[in-house]
Amino acid sequence: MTSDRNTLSVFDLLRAHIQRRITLTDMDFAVVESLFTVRKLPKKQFVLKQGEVCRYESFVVSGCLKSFHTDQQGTEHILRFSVEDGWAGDLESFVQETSSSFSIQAVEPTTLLQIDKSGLRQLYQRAPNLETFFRLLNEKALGATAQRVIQTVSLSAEKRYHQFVVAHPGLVQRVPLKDIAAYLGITPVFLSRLRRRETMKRS
Amino acid sequence: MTSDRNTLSVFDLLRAHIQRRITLTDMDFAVVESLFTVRKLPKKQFVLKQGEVCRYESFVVSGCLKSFHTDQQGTEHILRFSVEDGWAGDLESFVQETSSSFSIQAVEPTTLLQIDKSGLRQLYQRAPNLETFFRLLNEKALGATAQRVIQTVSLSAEKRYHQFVVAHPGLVQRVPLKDIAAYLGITPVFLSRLRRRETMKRS
DNA sequence: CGAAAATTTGACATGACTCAACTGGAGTGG
DNA sequence: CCACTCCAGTTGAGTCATGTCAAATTTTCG
Repeated sequence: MTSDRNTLSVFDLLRAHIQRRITLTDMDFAVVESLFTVRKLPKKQFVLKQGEVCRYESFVVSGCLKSFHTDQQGTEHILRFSVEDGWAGDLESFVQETSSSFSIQAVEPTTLLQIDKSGLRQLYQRAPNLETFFRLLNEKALGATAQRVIQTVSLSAEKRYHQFVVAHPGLVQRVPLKDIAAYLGITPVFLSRLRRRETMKRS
Repeated sequence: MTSDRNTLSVFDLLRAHIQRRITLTDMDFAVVESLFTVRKLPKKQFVLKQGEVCRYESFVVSGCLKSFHTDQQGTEHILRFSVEDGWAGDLESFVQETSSSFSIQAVEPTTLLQIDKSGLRQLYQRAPNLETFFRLLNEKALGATAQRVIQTVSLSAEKRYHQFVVAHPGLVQRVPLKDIAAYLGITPVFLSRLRRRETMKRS
C-alpha cells in the first residue's frame, strides 16, 4: 500500500526517529504513515505566521526551519532552528488553538511530515505508544529551553556563539549570519566582528 | 477521613488550582489527597540540590521557592520563582531520573504539597483526568519558557526588570535584590542603579 | 548585468561589569 | 542591651562589551 519494504521512503527517517525513544510495531507505524502528510517548501516559505493558529506539528525530513518572534520594532528573534530529524511547531497555539506569537519559515528548501490536531487525536487512540513519545519530546523540549534561558543570561555573546557552534554542528555554514545573530540576541554587525576576532586568533 | 467539609485544608488551594484547568470529581480529588504529602520548609532550605535526582514535583501552597543553576564560577542563575499556587521541580530529572542541573531552595518559609514518581503513576491510573492536567501544565511551562527566551534576548536589562515587576506582582518586595538580579541575568550592583534611576525619574 | 540584500569595517556612543569603599540592617554571643 | 560581625545593598570611578550609524564591499538572484 504505502511503500514496499525495499523502497526508501520519506517516512524512514521519522520511523528511526521515533524508535530511538519508544518501541514501535509495524502496525503502529502504519498508523503514523496514514496520518502524517508530506509537504515540500521552497526557501523563505512560511509554515506558520505570527498571529495565526498553529495547525500542524511538523517533523523535518530535510532542510531547515527557523521559529521566530518579530517585535514591535520589526526585529526578528529566533527561538530555535529545526533541521532534519527535528520538530517545529508552537505547541501552545496548536493545542489551545490560540494565535501564535511565533512565525516558522524555511531557511532552506525543506521537506516536512505534518500532522494536524485531529490526526494527532487519532494517532493517540490507534497507537497509544505515540502519546508517550510526544510526552517525552515535550519534556525534552522543556529541558532544552530551560538550558537555553540559563545560557542566555549567564554567558557573553562570544561564549554563546561558541556554544551555538558546537551545539549545532554544521549549521553555521547553512544559515545566514543575520539569523544566527537573531538567535544569539546580538546585532549582525557585532557577530561579524566576533567572527573576525576568531579567525585573527587562529593565525 | 481526610478533612470534614467545613475545615480549611492545605489541599483546598490545590483543588481550586486543578479545577481551574480540568473538572474533578470528589473521588478524583480523594486520590490526589492520598498521594500528595505536605512539607514545610524554613527559609534557605533546599528542596533539590544540583547534581541530585529530582524526586518530587512540588505544588507551592504558601511561600516562595527559587529554581537556579550555579555555574563554574559559583554564580547563581535563577530560572524561575515559584510562589503560592505555582509549581517547582525539574521535570526532565524527575521523569528520567537523571541528575539535575538545578537547585531548588526556599526564599521564604514555605509550605509544599509533594508527589513522587510512583505517586504520580498511581495518580494517572486512578484518576486519568490528572494526566491531562499535567500535560496542560507542561505545555504552559514550555510556552512560558519560550517567551522568557525571547524577552531575554530582545530586551535591555531595564526593560526586562520592568517586565519582571509587572509579570510577578508583589514579588519584588518579597525576594532580595540579588535574587532578582540573578533572575534577570545582571549584577546586583547594576540592578541597584536601575532602581535608583527609576525612583529619580518619578520625582 | 544590475539591483537589492547581506556582510564587513570604521568611528563613536551607551550599556553593563568590575573593583573598591562605604552604609545599614539582621543575627549572635557576651 | 550592647558590641560585633556579616551580608545585602549603595555609590563612585574606570573599563570592557555591545550597540548605532554610515559607508564600502561582497553576494545573491532575477
